[in-house]
Amino acid sequence: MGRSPCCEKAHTNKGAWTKEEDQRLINYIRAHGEGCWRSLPKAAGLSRCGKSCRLRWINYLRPDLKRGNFTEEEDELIIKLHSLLGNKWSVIAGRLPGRTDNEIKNYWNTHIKRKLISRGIDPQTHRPLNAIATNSTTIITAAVTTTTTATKNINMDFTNVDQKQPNNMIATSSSYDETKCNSGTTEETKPLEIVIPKIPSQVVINLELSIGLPLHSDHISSPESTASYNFLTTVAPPPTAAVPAAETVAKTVCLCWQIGYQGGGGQWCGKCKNTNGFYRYC
DNA sequence: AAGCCCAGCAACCGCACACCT
DNA sequence: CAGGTGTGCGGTTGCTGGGCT
Repeated sequence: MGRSPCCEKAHTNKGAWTKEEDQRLINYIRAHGEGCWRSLPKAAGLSRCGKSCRLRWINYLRPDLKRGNFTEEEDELIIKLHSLLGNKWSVIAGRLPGRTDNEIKNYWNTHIKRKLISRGIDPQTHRPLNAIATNSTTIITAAVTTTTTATKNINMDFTNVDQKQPNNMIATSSSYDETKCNSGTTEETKPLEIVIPKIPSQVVINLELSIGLPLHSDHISSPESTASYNFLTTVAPPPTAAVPAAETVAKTVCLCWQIGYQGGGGQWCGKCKNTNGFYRYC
């Protein structure tokens, strides 16, 4: 609504980047760092939109990017995260060091979708394509319901999960820097080490993952809290009549911790605690 | 060899949110 | 508090290269 365009479209290049443009961008960011994308093109002598520069840097030129094929572990992690988070590519990318949201999104659309379909799983809902097909193949279901409190509960049911599939993953790379929660520099890229604890096949893990508006308006009242992801994962048993819902919600655990990529034996990562003392997903 | 088709991926676009004044 | 601006995100587009006819 009357908002000025992000750049002078008439004077900006479009399409594929040339080597020279790449080099200019790299040189500029090396010298001045990231930020102020709007003014960057002019300062760097590029006839590009600031957004275009940012995208080029983030998705292609960043030195900490891990190029190359996705590993099987990454595949499974993406599938698991997608079942939890949906198309939150940036959040998923934050769990995969060296990978970008764009890369993961493309990879999902081109490879994983097909892979899941071949397994008989709907890539969007993570439910079996054929409801009857409850055979030994991997089945990851995520039922998303919206409650009257505008809180989305994602009920993960890993019934019949293949033995090879991680029901719970614990990163054993204890030296993983928590401050690099989201796409930090990974000059020493450590391969993700995932330990899959043995869980008896008959055990059904039913994780209730709540996403959405907080129940305690006095605890979380900022617009930020409501807009961002409040992954309040209840670890308590299903609430009974004697247990107030709020109390259950208070027993929350950071998704980083749950997924196990922050290491440190179930600690909260540095970014998970916000200013009002409430834990939120970082 | 040429043309066509299609998968993969880089890049664009528009919207939403956060921050600042 | 409202409006403007910068940035980030997700969906989509379109180019490119490889395979097939």
